[in-house]
Amino acid sequence: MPATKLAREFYARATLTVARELIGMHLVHQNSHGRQVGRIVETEAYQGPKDLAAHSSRGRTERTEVMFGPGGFSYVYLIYGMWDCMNVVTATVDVPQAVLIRALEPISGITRTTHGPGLLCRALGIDRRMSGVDLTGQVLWIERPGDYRPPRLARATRIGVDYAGAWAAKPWRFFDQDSPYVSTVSAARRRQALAKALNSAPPHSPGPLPPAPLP
DNA sequence: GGCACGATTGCT
DNA sequence: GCAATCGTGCCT
Repeated sequence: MPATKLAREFYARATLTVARELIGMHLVHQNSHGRQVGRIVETEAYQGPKDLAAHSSRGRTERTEVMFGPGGFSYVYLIYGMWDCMNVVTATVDVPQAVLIRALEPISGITRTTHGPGLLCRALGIDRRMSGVDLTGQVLWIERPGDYRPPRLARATRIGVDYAGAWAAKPWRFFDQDSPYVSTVSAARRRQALAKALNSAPPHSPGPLPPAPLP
């Protein structure tokens, strides 16, 4: 079964549904350097404007404008002056909601770590110049892989939103509970899981290098 | 024009 | 535990 690029209709739905169903899909960046592909293993839903953790809760600005448009576009912003983070806009016009892509499992063309929202953007060369890109186009998109299997899902509270009062308690983070690439998994556990996945030697002897070297 | 702060990461 | 580092939003 061939991979299928997700269409506008996929994104134009309830944000929690999109956040959940994105787990296991492949994020693809196509440019002059070739094609980079990662499997989405962790997401967070941001349900503005009521959700005080969502950027769109503080009104419509030049930066957040794309979230007020139709679903299926990218929203990329800079955090802490250093890191770009990529979201997919969900729902419909005037419903400013989005899903943050928090972690990827490297599939192909990826040479840096992807177990965090800033890291995955660095690894795939995504920055805020790519905010507003149509995800049904030819540069940046998400597809259902030919070998897609529904992952075992877990959910938890979102990371880094303690300031958002009651909204911080919402279990709006979704992740593949079997993936060692989820952002909150420790580096040690990630290495351990990788070694096991690669069917390699016991913990204290050197095994083959993982596809994406870890720090 | 100034200023406080953050949907993070990496090193101690 | 905490520094790095700067755009954004909001104030004057």
